[in-house]
Amino acid sequence: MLKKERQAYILHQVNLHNKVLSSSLCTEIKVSEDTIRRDLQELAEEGKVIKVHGGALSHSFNEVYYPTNGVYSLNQKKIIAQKAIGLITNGMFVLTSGGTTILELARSLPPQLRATFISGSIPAILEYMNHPNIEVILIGDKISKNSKITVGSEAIAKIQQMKADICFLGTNAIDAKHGITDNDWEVVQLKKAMIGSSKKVVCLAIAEKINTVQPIKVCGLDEIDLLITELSPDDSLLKPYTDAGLRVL
Amino acid sequence: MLKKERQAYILHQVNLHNKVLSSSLCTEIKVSEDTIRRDLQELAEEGKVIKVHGGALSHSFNEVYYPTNGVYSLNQKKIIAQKAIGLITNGMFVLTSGGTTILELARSLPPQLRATFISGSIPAILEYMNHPNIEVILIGDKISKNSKITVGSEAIAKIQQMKADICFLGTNAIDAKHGITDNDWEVVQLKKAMIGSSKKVVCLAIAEKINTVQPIKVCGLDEIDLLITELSPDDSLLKPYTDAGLRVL
DNA sequence: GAAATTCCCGCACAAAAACGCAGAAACCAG
DNA sequence: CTGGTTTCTGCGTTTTTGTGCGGGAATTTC
Repeated sequence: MLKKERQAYILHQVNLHNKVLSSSLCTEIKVSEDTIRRDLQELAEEGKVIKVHGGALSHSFNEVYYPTNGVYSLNQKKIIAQKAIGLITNGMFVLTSGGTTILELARSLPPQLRATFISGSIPAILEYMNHPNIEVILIGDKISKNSKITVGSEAIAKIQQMKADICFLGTNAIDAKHGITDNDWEVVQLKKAMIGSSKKVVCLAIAEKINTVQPIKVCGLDEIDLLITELSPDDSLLKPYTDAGLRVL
Repeated sequence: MLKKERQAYILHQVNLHNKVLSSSLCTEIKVSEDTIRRDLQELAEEGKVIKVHGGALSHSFNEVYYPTNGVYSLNQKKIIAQKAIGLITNGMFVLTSGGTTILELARSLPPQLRATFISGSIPAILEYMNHPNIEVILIGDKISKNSKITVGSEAIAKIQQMKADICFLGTNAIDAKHGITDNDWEVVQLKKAMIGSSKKVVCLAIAEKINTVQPIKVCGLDEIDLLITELSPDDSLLKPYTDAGLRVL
């Protein structure tokens, strides 16, 4: 096998699988590992692959995992925030959980909106406070330093006393079979209370969290009214959810 | 699995769920915990994640800040804060109001102090949250945007349920004849409740505020146990207050 | 405070890479 | 065809890198 031919084959494999191992290549092509290594080195110098210890990776690999903008998935979250804002009208009582998607929602609220926002999330509250026209109700209790949100029975009791028009939940994992799941027990308790105290429950989830599962269950899909992602509502990824009777934006 | 590949996976998980546990990662990827820890360390050095005990956090969520600039009379307040800290011992329940002097107190708390701090002031809460060993209880209710503190009957009721060991009040105006006075009706209600719920009441006031009066009365000097200023306790300015039976630090 | 985790450090070992070298093949004039 | 040159490949040795393990320190948690 010619050198050029071999390199073309390697490149093909890299582009196909996003990664190659020098060890497996040398058995496939039946050449020594040194040769493979030299080939990979040349391809790396030409910028066609990324050489790493043990093999090589394709460039698309990096693009998938390392987004170009600094904050991960920010654009997706902005899209979600805009869709969510469309659901809020003047005079509403809005209950929100914590999380970065909610934070993005808080930052994107139009200045002329007049509504009352209720939350126990400190970062979210800070954003709401900067808004000129919204009333902010803070849910008090012990603060979980980890999630920067108030947790505990007092907070839950307080939420249960309320009846909000709409509730926005930042979602860590959603799955057609297991519903909404999360990984922090206290936060889950809080989210459950929020669901129970709202006329309408809206889940905000970026596409990557769809069809993922976490250890603790928050609720089934039947308790949710609306799912918002950055995808188009007729995206095939969302089909299981529309089939389950969920409205999707 | 290649090292780069593994790190990309970890990064993906961090950005997806805002946090990862090294313990769960090492079972997922089936490598030793040391390897995970080394990966997290590298990613942390590159600024891609924030390494914490037990795992790592996403960078996007940790950007809660409060500007340190523009705080009035900072040095005096540092002196006051140091004096006040001398009154706090391990295990105490401490009730605090808002204001920049309280904020300085919050920032100056020694790291090994273990106590429970209760407040409705958002800036103060943010500082308490950064402290490693203190429990933070947040008083919830409607937020007053200009004083950045929760106000209202719920907050007052919650304070009245408590019995704190000590209460620190940021003081806007103190006068031998009129006692403590302030200019925000709702904040005054809150301070009154705090005074009623504490075994010991401490006023923190910079010298400029001594012998000044504001429209609304909080309490008389007889309800206060201690006055802390940046001045020496035997300063002539403070004589009227020692004469009135107040301990001065 | 005590028990349980987690972290940190050094070490050992294996896998992979780098390096130098030599033989084989290809290429190229004369 | 032939001797010289270049290119390519494989082999052994030395370095480097990556990983796991053990023990003691540090941190968390109850």
